[in-house]
Amino acid sequence: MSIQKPSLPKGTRDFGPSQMAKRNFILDTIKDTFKLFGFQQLETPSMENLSTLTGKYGDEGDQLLYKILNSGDFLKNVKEEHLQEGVSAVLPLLAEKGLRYDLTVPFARYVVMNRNDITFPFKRFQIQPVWRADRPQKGRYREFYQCDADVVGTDSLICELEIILMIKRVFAKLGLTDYSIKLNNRKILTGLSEVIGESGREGELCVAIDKLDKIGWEKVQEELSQRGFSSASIEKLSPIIQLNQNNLSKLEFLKSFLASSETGLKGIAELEEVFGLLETYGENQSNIDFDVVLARGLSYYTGAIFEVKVNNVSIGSVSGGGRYDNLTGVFGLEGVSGVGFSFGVDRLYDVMEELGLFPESNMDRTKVLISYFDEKGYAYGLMVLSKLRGAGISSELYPDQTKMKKQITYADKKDIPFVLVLGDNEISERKVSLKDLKTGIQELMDLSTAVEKLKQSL
RNA sequence: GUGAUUGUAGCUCAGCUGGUUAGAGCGCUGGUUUGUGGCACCAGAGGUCGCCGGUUCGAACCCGGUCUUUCACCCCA
Repeated sequence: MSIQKPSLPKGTRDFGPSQMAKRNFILDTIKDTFKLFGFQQLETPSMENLSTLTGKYGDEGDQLLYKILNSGDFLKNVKEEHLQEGVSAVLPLLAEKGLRYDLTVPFARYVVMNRNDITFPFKRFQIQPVWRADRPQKGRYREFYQCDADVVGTDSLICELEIILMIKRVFAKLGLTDYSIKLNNRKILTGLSEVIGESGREGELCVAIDKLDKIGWEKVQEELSQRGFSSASIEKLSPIIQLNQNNLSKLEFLKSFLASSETGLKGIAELEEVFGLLETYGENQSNIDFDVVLARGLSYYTGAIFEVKVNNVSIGSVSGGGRYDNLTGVFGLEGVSGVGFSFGVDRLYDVMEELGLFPESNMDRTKVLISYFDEKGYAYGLMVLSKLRGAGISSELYPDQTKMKKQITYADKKDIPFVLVLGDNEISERKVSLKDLKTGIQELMDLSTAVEKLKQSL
């Protein structure tokens, strides 16, 4: 076999020790927060039956699904006539499994399969990778982690409140301050399409209007008229586009704008209630931005819609979610309403890296390295090692008998702040020499004293 | 899926209109220092120039394909 340069599949990454330390910092923060709010963890398999996945994400989504080739003779069911019918006829014969595309659909599947054992309302969180076969670019990977928290089986707007609170907590813990939680309600968008005389077309309206930030009002108008919206309808939208006030005045304005739409008013009422709950809870409206033109594409949202953007960075949204009335309907369980959202860890990582928010020193490093010169030191060192670990101090013994220089260099490279030197003097006096690599100071002391010093120094 | 873009040492990058043996800095290994890292000095290792093919007397350089990187569109975390 010839030697080959190893490489990674497009859009995937390794995470080395220093990256993992940072990722865990984010992951742990999110996990703690979910738990604090009473969510319980769920994990589902990386692969699902393809039939579970297909048809849930639209035509484009289906194309982005990774399909898993059947084991064994995967061609055995394929006949000539299938080949002539094209890919869509052949695919189900070749692959019956696929990699999960998000965490929401597997969750819905789980809820349906376990409906008799689940106590509703069910609050679950799930932190696992998902896979999408699209072209990688900035902040977009083919394998990435999602951190979902969903509540199913209740219409209560407390859930919306809790989502906002969790986002605020996570961001505060991560040290992110300049961000906005964009908030809207699908019912408001429905109302909007009714009021401008294009009722039932809020889907298309959303797709176009969602780009306002990116391409501007002019271009959005163009797109709308290309999609067949009348110029009169488009004209009616313009006061909405120019809305630029605080959340409450925006709500007031829309109350009159949407006066003729029952659905629209319902959306407003829901949002008002969420703001009310926020105040009752004792939290302010900082970082929360009612954004009338926020329109996340996913077709299943029916109520609140969220999206979180960090300002002044080149990464897109780092979190998003919303309420869906009938998540489990496609799997035969009707009437289960839910609301959920997701953090994109990989994007949060990129954002924090761009803003330089990670602490400088390695976050989970060994505290002390034990170095020695000979067999005697090796044995003495093992005893010391056991004492250190017993005291909860993260420590290691240099595995090979080698020069002091090499051992200390190792500690230095690994960012280990302390070295215990064990030579003949130390052994005969039953003591240790503790060297602080930062200051270079080395002192002879009892092991118990060293343990205390190491415990104190964070 | 569409349109661009990138690829030379472990890393960041030089490399002239195509011309002998492809360079630098950092890093790495060893030494100056057989009980001590960072600093300094000395020495050394390390490259199928992404891959395949073509043009040419001759290709890192030109052409085609392919993979990869990055970016935009679509869509999305």
